[in-house]
Amino acid sequence: MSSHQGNLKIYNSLSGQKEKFEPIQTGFVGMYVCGPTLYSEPHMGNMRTFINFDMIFRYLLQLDYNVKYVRNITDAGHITNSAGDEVDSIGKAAKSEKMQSLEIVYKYNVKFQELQRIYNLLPPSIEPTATGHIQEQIEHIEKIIENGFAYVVNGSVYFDVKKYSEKFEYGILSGRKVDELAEETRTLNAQGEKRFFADFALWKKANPEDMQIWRSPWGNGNPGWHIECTAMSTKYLGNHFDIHGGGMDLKFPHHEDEIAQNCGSLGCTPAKYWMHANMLNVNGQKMSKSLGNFFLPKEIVEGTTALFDKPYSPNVIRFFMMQAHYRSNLDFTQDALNAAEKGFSRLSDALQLIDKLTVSPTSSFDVKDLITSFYSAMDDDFNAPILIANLFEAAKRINLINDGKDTITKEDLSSLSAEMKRFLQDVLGIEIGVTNSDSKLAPVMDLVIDLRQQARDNKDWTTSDKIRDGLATAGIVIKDTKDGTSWS
RNA sequence: GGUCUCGUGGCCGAGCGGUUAGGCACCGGUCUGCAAAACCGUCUACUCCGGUUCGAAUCCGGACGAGACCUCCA
Repeated sequence: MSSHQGNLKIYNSLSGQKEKFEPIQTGFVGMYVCGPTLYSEPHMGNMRTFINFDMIFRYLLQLDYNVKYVRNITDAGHITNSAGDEVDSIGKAAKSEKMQSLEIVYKYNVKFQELQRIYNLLPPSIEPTATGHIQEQIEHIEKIIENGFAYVVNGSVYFDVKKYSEKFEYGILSGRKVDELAEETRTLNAQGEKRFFADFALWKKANPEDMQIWRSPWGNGNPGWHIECTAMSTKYLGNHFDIHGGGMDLKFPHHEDEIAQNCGSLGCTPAKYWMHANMLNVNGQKMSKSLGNFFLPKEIVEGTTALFDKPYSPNVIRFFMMQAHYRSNLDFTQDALNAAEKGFSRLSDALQLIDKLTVSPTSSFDVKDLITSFYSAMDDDFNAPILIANLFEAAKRINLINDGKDTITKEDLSSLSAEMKRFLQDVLGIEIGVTNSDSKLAPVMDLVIDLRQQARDNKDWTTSDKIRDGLATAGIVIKDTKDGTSWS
């Protein structure tokens, strides 16, 4: 379906506008997304970002682009905030769990990979690690120093924001102005070794108690927080690539500093389009441990979080997330989740009905138009909520055809079926499928349903109701339809 | 304090100058031995106050409210 290429519009955080998507190299898309820091198990908010970019990746693939999707893994513990303070989250976790840094990273990486399977994320083309690219990071830092945008102090290297601002514009992504930054900051940052408070660390001299230490031209130390992304994105995608994504909270300072590093080292901004996925709220507030509304992606699937009184399948969670635009906030509440669960089953019921429909010589509605609406929804900055609304429109048509109130031709039916499945499964990443696949239970249920049907034929309502109620107590729901009885 | 988002019907959530978004719930109907389920239909909202316009949820100004970032964060 490469004919659909060329209509895509993407909201570019850099310009604050929707722009026509024109890849740097025709037919090829390079995309870099900031991945997790593996000092703990990724939480639901992390997952939303990754699920959103998975959807974006999937749609680009459906558009027949040759996509190289790079998502890093931050496994170097020693990072610093923009004030230059050390914030060694992996090291901290290692100490508290009495493990080595690499053990911590490995432990949580296994969990992260498992979550990707559970939530049906397509594996990225490459998942590079920060520790695997120390040499590249050092080389970038050397170049930045060479270009005069960084300075060395006592074994540490800092990015010189003031010097940089003379030639480039610091703050183009986040809309911040260098000379205003000082007053903006709530509390005055300690400057320490830095010449200017907005300077940030590219390399930090090691502490003796650090768990991970690397050699560098400036002595033993650790890379700063932002340089890993510059090293890995440019190594695999080139100096200037198509899309750079991440969570909204990374816009400043992380992405801003990445731009500065890229310009400072290579003379150009890293990405043509910057995309930012929005945060996840739980019961109206940002999810956080201190607010008590924190839960893990696995807990909601297993029903082990106290926040919700029942488990939800990963498909329902994905569907729920896809009903909100990736740039909007999304609030997780019990009611909203229940609503999504019902809506999802309505849609998947229709999908399962579609191949059983009878065809007619003519179609009573414009099927092509309906299919086009799927593409135009996604072309408009990946508007999955609109896509889902259009899929529901299609579901209604399927039901009407089933009721004999609408008609469809054989050709129209097969393309509608293929496109609906393409968008729901391949683009949104939601699996529709048989639920009652318990092989041992199935023949027993067939028997029970058969016995009940006999009772019903004999108008023995006492027996048939006893069976129905008994099954309900066991958690099995009987559904009487005109085509017979089913259960789930 | 600074920068920036956002306030949509009972709930979630699109739209962003003129059309019913959609889902869930409610209500009505079809189906059913009765139910449940399923399906169809109905329900027409945009925080407030000004302004621009033939026309505003949609643009501009203000008020109030919520959130994000400025410190680790997806």
